[in-house]
Amino acid sequence: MRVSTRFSDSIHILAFIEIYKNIRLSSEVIASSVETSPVVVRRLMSVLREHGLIDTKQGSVEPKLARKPKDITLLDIYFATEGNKPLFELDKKTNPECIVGGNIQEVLGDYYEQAKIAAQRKLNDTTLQDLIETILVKEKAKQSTK
Amino acid sequence: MRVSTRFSDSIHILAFIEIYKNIRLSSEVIASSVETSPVVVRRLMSVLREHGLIDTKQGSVEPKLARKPKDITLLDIYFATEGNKPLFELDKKTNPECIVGGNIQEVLGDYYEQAKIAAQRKLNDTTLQDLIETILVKEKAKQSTK
DNA sequence: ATTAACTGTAATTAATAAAGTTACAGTTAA
DNA sequence: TTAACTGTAACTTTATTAATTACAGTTAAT
Repeated sequence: MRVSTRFSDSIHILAFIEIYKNIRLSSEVIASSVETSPVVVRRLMSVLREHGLIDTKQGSVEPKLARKPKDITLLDIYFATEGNKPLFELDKKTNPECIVGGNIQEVLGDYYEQAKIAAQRKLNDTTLQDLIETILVKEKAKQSTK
Repeated sequence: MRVSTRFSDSIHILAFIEIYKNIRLSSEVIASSVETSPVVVRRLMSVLREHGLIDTKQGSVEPKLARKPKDITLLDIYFATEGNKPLFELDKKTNPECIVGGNIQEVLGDYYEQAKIAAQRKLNDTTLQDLIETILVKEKAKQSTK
């Protein structure tokens, strides 16, 4: 399996919709920034819409953020694209008759959950607004060295 | 891709070596607990040995932990099996000519790094000893309800 | 000294979930 | 009316993992 870039691409799409809100934002235009196909963009946008992060209108080019960028955290986006998927994978197939094999999934799962929550708390500290502002700062830095 | 269970299986192997240190610990015996093949166990043990977590001897059944269980954290094991692999995947192929595509990898990468470190700090709080003790408690709880 | 059992590792194959692509229905705008 | 769009399903390709096969080297038992 290829590593999933769904989460990162979804953040990209949301940032793009905000930064470029004054241009015509067809899925094809967005796809060229993400360097993927319009269908993939539409698929991701469908997920983002279902989770209340954007509004779209069928047949018409007018995607909009459904919330202000400062009200969308990276964690919101993560839940939209990854749901409750584990951050660290347990081996679901271990020998239940063995002390280790029979107990490790549950024990390790608890520790993994704690680590996952720690990471999620950090994602919850960062808003799409923070990200956009940093992108714009980096871009300006690039322009000033040219 | 099948999800990787390397990290979890490596923890399993280490716990098994400690809990069952008084039996003959061939890779076949360990493999039956993990429910995988001996070759896979040997491959993981090779990695654990390279990272100073176990000692092994070619041709002879005598794997040993190289450190006390209280001196091995889940983070040590994580570094052995996953190295510096990202916890959240960036899309490495975005349009460099676009403000978003050209800057998002670096900006997002920084935020991802912070979330990863938060998770790693939690892994560093837990030792193999903690895990083993919890496994033994859970096992005892099971026995007492029979 | 021989053989069986083991560790160690490389190469090949199989499995899986992701993205990419094709197809087309439904909607909107020109 | 038609072109361009969104939306979604189905199929194909791809990258990454474990499983399997193969075999070299080492050790222990006979």
